[in-house]
Amino acid sequence: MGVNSGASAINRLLQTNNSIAEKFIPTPAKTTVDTILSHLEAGRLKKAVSLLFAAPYPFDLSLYGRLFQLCTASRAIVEARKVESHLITNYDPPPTFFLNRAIEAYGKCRCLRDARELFDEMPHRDGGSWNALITAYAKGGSPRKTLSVFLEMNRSEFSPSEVTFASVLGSCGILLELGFARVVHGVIVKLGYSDNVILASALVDVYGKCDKMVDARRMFDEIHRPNAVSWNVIVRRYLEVGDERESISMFFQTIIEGVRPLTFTFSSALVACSKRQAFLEGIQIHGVVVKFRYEDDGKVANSLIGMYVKCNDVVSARKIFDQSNEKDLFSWTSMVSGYAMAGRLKEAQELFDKMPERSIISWNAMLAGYVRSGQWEEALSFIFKMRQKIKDADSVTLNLVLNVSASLSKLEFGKQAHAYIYRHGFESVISVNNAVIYMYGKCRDIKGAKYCFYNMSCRRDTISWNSLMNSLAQHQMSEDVMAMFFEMQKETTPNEYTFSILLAACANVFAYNQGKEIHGFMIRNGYAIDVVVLGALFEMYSKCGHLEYAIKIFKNAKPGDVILWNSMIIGCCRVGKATEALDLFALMKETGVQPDNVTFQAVFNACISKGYVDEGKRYFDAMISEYGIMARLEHYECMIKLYTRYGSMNELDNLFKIMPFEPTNSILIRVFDACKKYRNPRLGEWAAGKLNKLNPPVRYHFKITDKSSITTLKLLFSQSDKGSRSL
DNA sequence: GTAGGGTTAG
Repeated sequence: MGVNSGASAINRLLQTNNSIAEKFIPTPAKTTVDTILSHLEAGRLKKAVSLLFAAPYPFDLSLYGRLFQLCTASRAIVEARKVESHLITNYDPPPTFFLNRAIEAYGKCRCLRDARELFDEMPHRDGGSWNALITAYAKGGSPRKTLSVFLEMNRSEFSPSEVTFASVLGSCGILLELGFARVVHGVIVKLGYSDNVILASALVDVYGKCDKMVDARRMFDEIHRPNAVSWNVIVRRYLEVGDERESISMFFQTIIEGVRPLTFTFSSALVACSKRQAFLEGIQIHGVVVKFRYEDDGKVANSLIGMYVKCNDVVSARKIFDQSNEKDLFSWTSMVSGYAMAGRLKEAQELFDKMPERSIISWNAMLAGYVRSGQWEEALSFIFKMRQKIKDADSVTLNLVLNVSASLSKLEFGKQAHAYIYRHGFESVISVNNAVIYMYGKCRDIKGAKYCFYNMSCRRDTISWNSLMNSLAQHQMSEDVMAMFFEMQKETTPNEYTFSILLAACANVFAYNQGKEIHGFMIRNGYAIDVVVLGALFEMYSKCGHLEYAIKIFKNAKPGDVILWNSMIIGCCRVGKATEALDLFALMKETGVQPDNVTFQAVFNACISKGYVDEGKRYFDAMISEYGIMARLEHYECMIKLYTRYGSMNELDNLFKIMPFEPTNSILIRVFDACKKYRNPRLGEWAAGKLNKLNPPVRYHFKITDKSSITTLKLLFSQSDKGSRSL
């Protein structure tokens, strides 16, 4: 709009000059042409056409061309018809080339009947007329018709040209007509059009859309000098088939080849980075954005925000968000989602409240944040607020709502959601149905879960089976789970999660043989023993009393997941296998998995149960200096437990010198106790003093007696303020 | 002279 008003100002200026010049040579026809032209330049199509329509004489043909062009661009059907009618009444025979432009304009206006009618009534047709009709169908949203007219053309006296093939390939892409495209490809090669970059790019596009990336790439590699559109196509197609790596790589190749990428290409490449969480590549693309001065493009900025958000760099995302002059619903929603997914719910909610407008996606993003962080009560009240403000929910909302109902075990609320789903036809969405099954299962309504499972109006998938089996497993119905597993295989393929459910069911009823069978089944059928499965296998073997075997499997797998290592080490400690726990810790180090604070807590506990005081101290020192993990209060508690239990009073004393926390009640009691047992009056008195400060009415009195080997607390109550006295 | 690709959010 701004550009137009600028242009019209210039036009007004030009017009004034013209009228001065025309004062001397007044020719009415020329004045009309100029007025029409000035209207055209100012984008006033209607005025231009009505002037034309009022004049009962022919104009220069180029004027009709320009008029049709503008009709096409602004999809003005009424004007297009008027221009056509003026053309045919004032030219006999009307020139074919300009009638072809009329056909094109009708196509762009999606008035395909006008296009076809004109085509049929034309006194003379040329190849361009066929092309115009084919283009009209392609642009007018009738790809099927495009192909049939193409076949019709092949039967006529005219041969298809490069222009024809371009539209035809576009329609093949929409219809995913791979066979048709291959035939067209053959004809293109035969006619010697292979070097045409537009046709080659269109072929890359069709093959890509038909999921034939090998063909697409081969086609692309044959292009001598791919242009920005060619690169855009290949980057986009790799992204859409899920090969984000190649998509990103081709983006960088574009730069290397010295081609300036389109804004679209930046967006595609950045989405590819988001999907793979390719942070470093994302930053580099950001650099390219700056280099090519695309920073101010709103869409590119939004893609950058999305990339940073998905790569967990909310700060960088926020910087771009704040700098953007074209903030829209997308920018706001991405940013809210970024905070929400990072668990920064306060900031998310603050931004959400400030949003100038919100879509269902914005609401879902906020709700998803509460769900992801497990803030169920907050999620529930957000849902109530949401219900007041907006009427509609979509499948994502319903999934989240069901998730909240399940986690809070709110069966009635879940049932309301189910009723909504039923009334609004969401039963045809598999993921929603699966969430309903999950909800009933979690709310301990097995009947409801089963009812939904067996009544699924859409096809059941693996997740549907898993949902029901999981709820059965959680209710100790292990036999039913097993039975379902056999049923399931007739209908769909189990996945890794299925097996973890089965293994949990086996663990519950100590079904060792069945568990072993499942393990074997997975190995024979090439299933990945992922983190979840490994955890389930370990649980099953250890619960069934075969910890050695569980450890063996774990040692072979050597997963890269610290949480799983932790649960293994903790598991060993729990059943008294402290040596194995420390053994696993060594292996973990060897495998290159970084231990975390939980790992060390488990390690210290192993040392406590074995009485490894020196090792414990070494681990503690290593944790701080070698692994750079800050010692938490929990770690100090472990060490204090270790030193007090085994009487390392000097070490205990040293530990208190470096401990940055105030000792807690339980720590002090433990110390107090140990000092009695190991006869350390200085530390004992210190502990007693601290305890007395912490517990005003209670009095601890440190006194070593002969019976001090019996570790009992001497609790001394003071009746008054006179001081403590021994009971 | 007519033709190809097509952005971003849960």
